[in-house]
Amino acid sequence: MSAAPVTERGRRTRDRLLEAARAVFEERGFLETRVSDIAERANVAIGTFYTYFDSKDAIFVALVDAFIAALYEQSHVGEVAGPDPRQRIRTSNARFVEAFRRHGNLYGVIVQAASFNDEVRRRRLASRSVFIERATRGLRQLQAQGVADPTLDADVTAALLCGMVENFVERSHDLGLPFDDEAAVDAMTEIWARAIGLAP
Amino acid sequence: MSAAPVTERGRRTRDRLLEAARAVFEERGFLETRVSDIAERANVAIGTFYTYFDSKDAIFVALVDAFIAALYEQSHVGEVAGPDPRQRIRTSNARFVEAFRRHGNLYGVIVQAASFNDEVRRRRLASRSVFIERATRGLRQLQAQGVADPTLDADVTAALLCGMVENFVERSHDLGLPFDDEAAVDAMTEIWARAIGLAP
Amino acid sequence: MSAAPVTERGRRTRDRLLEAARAVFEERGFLETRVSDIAERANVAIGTFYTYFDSKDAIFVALVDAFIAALYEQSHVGEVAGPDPRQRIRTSNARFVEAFRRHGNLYGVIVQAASFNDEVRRRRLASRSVFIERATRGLRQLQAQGVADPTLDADVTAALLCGMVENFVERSHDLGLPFDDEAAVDAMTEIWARAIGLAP
Amino acid sequence: MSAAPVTERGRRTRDRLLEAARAVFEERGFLETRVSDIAERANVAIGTFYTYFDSKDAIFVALVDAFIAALYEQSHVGEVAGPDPRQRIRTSNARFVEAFRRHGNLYGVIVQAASFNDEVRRRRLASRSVFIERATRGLRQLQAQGVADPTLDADVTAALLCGMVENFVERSHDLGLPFDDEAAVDAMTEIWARAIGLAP
DNA sequence: AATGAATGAGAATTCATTCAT
DNA sequence: GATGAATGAATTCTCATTCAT
Repeated sequence: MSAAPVTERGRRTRDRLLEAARAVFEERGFLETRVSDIAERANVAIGTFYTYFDSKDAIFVALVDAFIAALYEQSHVGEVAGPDPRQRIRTSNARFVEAFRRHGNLYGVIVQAASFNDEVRRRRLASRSVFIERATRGLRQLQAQGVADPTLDADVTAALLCGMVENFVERSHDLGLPFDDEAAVDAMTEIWARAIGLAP
Repeated sequence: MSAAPVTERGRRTRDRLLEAARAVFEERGFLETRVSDIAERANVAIGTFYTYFDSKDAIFVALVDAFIAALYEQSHVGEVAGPDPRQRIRTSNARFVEAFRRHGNLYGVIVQAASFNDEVRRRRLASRSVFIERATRGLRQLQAQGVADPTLDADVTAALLCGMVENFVERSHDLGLPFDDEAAVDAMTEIWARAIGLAP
Repeated sequence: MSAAPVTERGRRTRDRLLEAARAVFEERGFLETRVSDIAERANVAIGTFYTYFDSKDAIFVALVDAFIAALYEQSHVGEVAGPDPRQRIRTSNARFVEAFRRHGNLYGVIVQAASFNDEVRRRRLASRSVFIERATRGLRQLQAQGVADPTLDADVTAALLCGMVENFVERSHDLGLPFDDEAAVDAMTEIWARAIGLAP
Repeated sequence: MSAAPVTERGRRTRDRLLEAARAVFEERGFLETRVSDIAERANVAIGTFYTYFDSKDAIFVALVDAFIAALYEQSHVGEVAGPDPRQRIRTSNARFVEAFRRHGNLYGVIVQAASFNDEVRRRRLASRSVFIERATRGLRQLQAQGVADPTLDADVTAALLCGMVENFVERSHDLGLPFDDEAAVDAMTEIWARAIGLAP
């Protein structure tokens, strides 16, 4: 039903809808958001919404995909962090936390939607897997270099440590308190380093 | 409106409703559960539901309170685990994981409901605090005994390690895969022990 | 179904229910009053209510009857007011207004109930007729005595003048303002006297 | 939620709803009227009702406003009635009675609704005030012209006389008997004229 | 007489989606 | 492309009354 816009005007309308949807979802959550709210915020008629998106679920999934892509991008360390393992771990954690601080409101809505929408849940878990796989590869490299304890099960350890970080950003967003991210990143980096047996 | 039952018959009916609610919530989730489903499962008229509970939210909160109390009870280590710190940590983690395996379905519904119901969210976070405080006290003791690294910030460290465990049970429930809990508990205990500087 | 109480204890319970009903109806109006409110106020179980009254409507009608009887009684002039016609008219109006000041809250509820309950409406209108008939008889006497204008249609004139008084008490109760009853009674008595051609 | 219609089609639908609501309210009274009755009578879906009105109360208030405006319009005497005071009073009363004969069914429902809906009650009393003020102004003019008794309190007298008229139309509608409006208007005009001391 | 648990019909309202213009 | 009117299924909650104890 919904179609990719062919005209420039259409593209702009679709973008307005996406931006409006993000704003309204963040403000009201998924359930409380009405399609009419999104249309109103985008200054279009309700019918126009359905010109570009099949449903409320569909526009949300589009937002989720964009969110995940941005998160992955922004938390990549790559060549940036230098060769020091502990420094690389710290940078990775810091970037992840920072990315959540930027997008945390939408993330909360994703958690909500994932609790009753299979498509959203699948994307959420798939995205999580990607992060864990990256961490697992990193850990394996350190083991291969003889820097990390080679007896550890890299899969399980990486999953648990990533979960620790994930849990921190989720709960700190839930609690809404002004967290000291620096100290938290220091602490989780310390735990991470000790856990994989990195020499101090 | 709702009232505590005065007679034995009333108490039984109220208990039937609670049990029916738990079952239906676990099967269908919070949103998909209708009050009429609960009443039907309990073999009472809809009006009878409202004799004992003000709303769907109210009966859910009653279940949450019972759940939290049971979880706290079942995951207490106390004198059971002996004096060895690592063993105590392992037992605590194992009990927590086991308790979730028993009640995981309701826990998933609590996470869902917490995403749009403030009362549930408050309870969820308060319960979490209690666990973290217990872990913090345990860590402080080990530091005082000279067994754990005294330079660690006990609050932050305990929160992060508890978060790791919490995240594991949440996600493993979400993923619905048959996890090897023994291995996972071993791994998280190992991380925990290393993180607080427990001698191997 | 409901029965006249045979025991002393029963009579007391029935009286408590009537008194409680009056209080609750006055506070909340007919529609907002629940039978359970009445029972609670009377300190009896709901079932006990139905021992003495068939329904919510039935207890209300019982109150209406008592109200009408009291109103009629209290606004009777009889021999009290002396022989002067104007003085008799004034006393009658003053008593009627005073009686409403005492029972106005219930009267408002009767107006409400009369708007959807035929039995109440009938009683309300019948009571009104009784007052008008009394006024008509009074007017006819004055005409026979040559004191009032004999060309007037006594029925219509009495009905209109009674309506003036009735309207005053209804609206002044609705408006809830602190009315100057003395001045109002003076004014309506003046109108009444002039209308029937009483010599000044 | 409800919105003013933007298109001609919308305006027509809204008007159909208003007309249907008036008909159903008059037939069944406020309490017995269901929103679905109104929608059905207007040949629209229930949802369409809520496109234009927030609630059953809201559409009723809209009807009340229209009713009051029409009543005021139709009972205005203005230049129509000529300069003779008695004739002007008679025309005014006659128009008022006639207007009620046309709209009496809705008026009865307004009385009912005013007994439990504050917004309706406020409008009813405000409308009444407007009529009384008009009568007060008229009386003051006659006093200034030396035609009416200058010692009368114009406010109180006008209020009482208007109340007499109001009471007549209310009760004659309640009673549902075929009243002789001519005779009644004659009688109330006579009372009115005598009360304010108009020379015969 | 008194109790209070149980009943269930009934009505208002929401909002995602469709479709004629 | 854009508009906004129209749809109607679906669910909550109330409360007068009954009846077994």
